[in-house]
Amino acid sequence: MTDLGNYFKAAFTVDNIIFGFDDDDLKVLLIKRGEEPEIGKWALPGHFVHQGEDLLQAANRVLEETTGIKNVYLEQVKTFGTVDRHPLGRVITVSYYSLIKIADYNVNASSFARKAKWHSISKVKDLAFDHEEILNNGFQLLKRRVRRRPVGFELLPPKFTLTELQHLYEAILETDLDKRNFRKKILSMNLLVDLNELQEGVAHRPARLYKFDQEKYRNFVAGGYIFDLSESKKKVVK
Amino acid sequence: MTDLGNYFKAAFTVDNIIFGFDDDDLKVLLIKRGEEPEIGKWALPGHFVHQGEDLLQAANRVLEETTGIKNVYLEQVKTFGTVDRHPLGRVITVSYYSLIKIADYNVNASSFARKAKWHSISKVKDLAFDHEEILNNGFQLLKRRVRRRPVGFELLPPKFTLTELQHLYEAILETDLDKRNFRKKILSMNLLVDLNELQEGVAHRPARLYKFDQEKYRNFVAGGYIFDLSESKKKVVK
DNA sequence: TCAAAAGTGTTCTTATTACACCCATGG
DNA sequence: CCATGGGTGTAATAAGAACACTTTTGA
Repeated sequence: MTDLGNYFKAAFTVDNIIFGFDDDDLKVLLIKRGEEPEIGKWALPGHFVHQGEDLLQAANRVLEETTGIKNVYLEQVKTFGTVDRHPLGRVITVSYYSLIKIADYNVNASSFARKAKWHSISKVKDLAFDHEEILNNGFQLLKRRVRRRPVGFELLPPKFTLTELQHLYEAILETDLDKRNFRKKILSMNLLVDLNELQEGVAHRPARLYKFDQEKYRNFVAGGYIFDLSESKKKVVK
Repeated sequence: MTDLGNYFKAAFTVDNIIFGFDDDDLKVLLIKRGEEPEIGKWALPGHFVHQGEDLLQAANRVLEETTGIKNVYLEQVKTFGTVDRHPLGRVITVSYYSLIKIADYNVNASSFARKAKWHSISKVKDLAFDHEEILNNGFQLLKRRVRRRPVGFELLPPKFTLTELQHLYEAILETDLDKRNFRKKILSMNLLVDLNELQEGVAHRPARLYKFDQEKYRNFVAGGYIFDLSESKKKVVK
């Protein structure tokens, strides 16, 4: 610890995995790189962390620069620091994932944002650096979180139908769910409020609209309950 | 991204949360700091990451220097990078937790190791820097992991009794478990092998010894099963 | 009147909980 | 012969899985 100067030579970045949900499809926001290295490839939005800036602050800054959005769900995923992961030197990156409502996304937030595009999670390939590994880690964490914490609602508009919610879960968990069982389970937790409003302008019977109630969730947790939308322990292989 | 020199000024450390289990008690290995800053305080064993060294390599190195042990369970927890967390400059630390068998621990592994001591997790307080927060994060992760992955066995000797295993779970989850239900559940997964050996030298009926079978676990996972020793979703408040 | 998605209950199976007594050993 | 922890089963309850038809709307 005596020769500290030797150690203060690494750079660190944050990379954001920004998830959105649209058209029954889980999406991730990627930026087309406009400069070397890896020019032309799609990459996670990220940036170096400034000297007087906390990691979470940096992640929020990158999020806002890319989407125009602040104050949304943002959680650290994992740190990647393989010696040769970046061609310009020792760069360690801390990854975060965030959940946004695609409708809130502002494509004109910055010149950075204008190079951004939503990609279906299932079709992403050939990202810059080790971003594919970083994305996979974030996606796996999202899968775990969505089962045990009510974070899925962050991806939906404030008013949503139960079918939209189910499709969100199906997209994230990459599985099919039974409509009646799903509704029974989510409604039995008593965290949704029936708004007594109906969808409009759909060419079929309109669905009821619900919202998630944060206050109810706080009481739910305080009462010792645990949010759970897990599948069974034995996944039947078909 | 043009003036990279500005960014290559931070230092990286790893800090290890080394868990052990003894006397029905979950322990963590701490080092008494022999130099400023925070001299005399207990801290997690950690060190700067060397230039050509991966993060996981660094964590393994610290583990070996502290305990004399290599090739054990080691997993990244979280990265802490608040601007003022270290008095000597911008130091970002990546925390890892490892699970070791206390019997394998070699107090004479290094001069570093000789300053180390096992502390009961419930009695730890007043650690150096932000190490208390780091420890808490690691402990929470261990609680989650131990329910869903068969990692608890890393803390027990190769041959153990079911009561030892139960006490391990009780120490980590900080709860009491029902003996019959615990046995039924763990044995029903068919991951333990009854060694047909008995404890010796105990002043009561000797218990049967079991070992965990990695090969069985691989088949279990391949068959689509999920390890689970969760509690119920409603924790009864007494 | 058709197409599309909304909405709704019951039965069966499986998992979880609660609970108490006899057994084997060493001192 | 006593103290200590080892070992065992059952019944009641709760949770999960499978499954099909009627309703409402717009085109």
